[in-house]
This record gives sequence, structure tokens and C-alpha cells, in this order.
Amino acid sequence: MSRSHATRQRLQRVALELFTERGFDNVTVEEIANTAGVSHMTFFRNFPSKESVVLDDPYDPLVGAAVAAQDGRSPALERVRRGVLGAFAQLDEPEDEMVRQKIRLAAGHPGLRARVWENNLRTEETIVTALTDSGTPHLEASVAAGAVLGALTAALFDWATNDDGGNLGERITRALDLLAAGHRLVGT
Amino acid sequence: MSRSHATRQRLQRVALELFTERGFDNVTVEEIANTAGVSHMTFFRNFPSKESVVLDDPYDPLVGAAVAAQDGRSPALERVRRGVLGAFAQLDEPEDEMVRQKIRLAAGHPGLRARVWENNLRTEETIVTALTDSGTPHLEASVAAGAVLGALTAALFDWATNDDGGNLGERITRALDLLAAGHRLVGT
DNA sequence: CTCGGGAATGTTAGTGACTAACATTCGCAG
DNA sequence: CTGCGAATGTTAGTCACTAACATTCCCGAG
Repeated sequence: MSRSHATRQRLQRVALELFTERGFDNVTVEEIANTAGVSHMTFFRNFPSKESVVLDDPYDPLVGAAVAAQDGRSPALERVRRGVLGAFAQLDEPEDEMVRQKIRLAAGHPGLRARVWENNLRTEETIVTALTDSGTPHLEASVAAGAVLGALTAALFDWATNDDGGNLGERITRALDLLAAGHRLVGT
Repeated sequence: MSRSHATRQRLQRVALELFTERGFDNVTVEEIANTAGVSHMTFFRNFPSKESVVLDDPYDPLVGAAVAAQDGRSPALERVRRGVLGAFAQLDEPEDEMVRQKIRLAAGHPGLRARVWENNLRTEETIVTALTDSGTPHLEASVAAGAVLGALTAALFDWATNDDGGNLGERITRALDLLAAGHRLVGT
């Protein structure tokens, strides 16, 4: 398990370096594996796809749990919003630079950018389940989850693209505040 | 141009049939092409990828224009919401059954479902541009676009999955009303 | 130390999406 | 009919990804 874990880390580090240097499409899995001193099979035993090296995100699942923990009497959209904020608030920022690099890679490549949703879908389902379990109608739950994750993802890409030096947590907080504020003015 | 157009239609029809019958992953491009009486090269000259047969959606770009046409004094989120509603309202439902089939296919396949976002990204960019052009800050524009498209996509998948016989336009209207209503109760 | 077994890795030989280069056929205007 | 351009076909690739099987590595029991 330990030897394997080291190999995985090495593959990921090498892959992100090469992708950043030469672009995702101009690096083959063969190259990544060779540079890391293993065969392409070892690569695929550690990552289900080339894209997953950039996209795998262990934080997402936490969000579902955080939403489920919210007070069931708040409106669905607000519970999702608070859950997402809560989940990110309780994260320290360990490999902040790696996260930044991954988001930047994903933001700059249409295919990767699209695949980000493959992660979000799991989270979305978890959230929807948490909401429907407490009586929220399915469509309302879907809309709430979709809207918040849509806003969150847009904020992440915005952060990766226009980096103003601020940290990620702040940006997310600001984005979701905008979402909450956006409709208080309805009817103006 | 006419011979080509007929071929494209035939390829799409055949492909959707085969996908529905046997599942997206169990149909090769070769088969689609042969069944349609052409070579696989002709397939790729008509569609940039196997996935695009299911995903190409000529309606999306309209949304960007509709948002740009909204009154610039409303809040960003509300302008996006009204723009999207407006764009769908002015659609007749021509190939409704084909749209339904495509959304169902996409909803039932993780890879396709993720790629749906490749379409949304173009739309999202158009919307963001329309908003920033009228002075909205970039993050606010991104969040508004992301939230509405996230909600819209969730509603489409919900419609495809739990078909209650209602039509698509109604479902979208209901979803976006929920989004607007969701935050009126903030602070309850 | 050494030997056995299971985990980690390698080799080989595929399948299938997608592309480039070049050859062919088709439809239509002159 | 003829010739030109668009549409299509052939061929021969590259690359992501997989299955089956062979090999090596680590580690603890004897």
C-alpha cells in the first residue's frame, strides 16, 4: 500500500508538471508513465483515466454530508448554500498550490472543464438525496443543488482565470453571497 | 450541401436509434456509419465526435442573445433568469421527441452527462459577456450564469428521468421560478 | 537467511475513437 | 458530354484504455 501510494503521488506530480509545461493534449500517458519510471498499465491502475489525474477531488463528497447536517426548516436553496460554505470553511488549505494548478488546467481545457461535472454529479446526487429525505420535492432539490454547484464551479473557474491573489475560501464565500443577494432585489 | 444534409440527418437518426436500443457504449462509429450506408470518415465529417451526435444543441446560443436583450437595470441573476425563460418561450416544439430522446440518453450516461457542460460553456460565456458589457462585475456575472444554467440543466435531467407527461417549457418555467423564490425566504 | 505468498508492476496484444493524405465518385453547370 | 468541385471512400496511422498473463518486489514465518 505504501509503495503504491508513493507511485501514485509521483505519477500525479509528473503528470501535472508535463500538462502545465506542454498542454494536456500534447502529453501521452506513455510519457507520464515513463517519466515516472513505470509502465502505462501502472498509470491506469492508479487513475481510471488520463483526465482523472487533473480532476479527482476528494473534497466534493464532504459537501453532501454538510448539506444533510443543515437545519431542515430553512429553504432548500439556503440549506445547500450554507452546507457548501460550511464544508469549505472546515478545510485547511494543505496542497493549495496543487489545487490551484489543477483548477487552472481544468479551466483552460474545454474537455477537462466539461468533465469537472462528473465530480459535481456525485455531489449533486448526495445533496438531492439529503434534501428529498427531509421532504423537499425532487425538482426543487435538483434546482437548488444545480444552482449552487453551478455558481460554485463558475466561481472556481473565475478564481483560476483571474487570480487576484485572494484565497479560495474567500472567493467561494463571496460567490455564494452574491447568489443569495441576487434575488433579494427581485421586483426592483 | 443537400446530399450532405440528408446524410447527416440519416446518421443522426440511425445513431440515436442504436444508442437507445443497445446503449451508447455498445455501438461503434463503424456500425453507425455502415447502417447509414457510409464510411466512418463521413460520420466524422458530419459530427466532430461520437458524443456530439447526442449533445449538439442548436438552441443554446439563442439564450446568450436573449440575456443580452434584457433590461440592464435588473439584478444580474434576474436578467439571466428572464433571458433563459424568454429564449425557451419563443421556441416552438418541433422535434420534441428527438430532444426528449437526446436528453434521456445524456441523462443516463455519466460521460455524456458530463459533456453536456461543453455546450453550456459556450452559452455561459455569451451570458457573462453580455452582463459584463453592461457593467456587471465578472464574478457576479459568472455566478449568475453558472447558477441559472446549473438549475436549468438539473431541471432538464429531472424532466428526462421523472417524466410526468408535462411539457418541457413548463418544467423549465417551474424550475426557474423555484430558483427565484428560493431566496425570498432568506432569514426565515 | 530463505522461502512463500500476495501485492505491485510489466508485457503483449488487442479494441475503438479519431485524424491525415490521398484516391474516387457524384451531381450539376457549361 | 465534360469537366470541376463537393461529398465520400481507402488506408494507415496515433493514442486512450483494457484483459490476460508473466514477472518482480516486499515482508513475515520458519
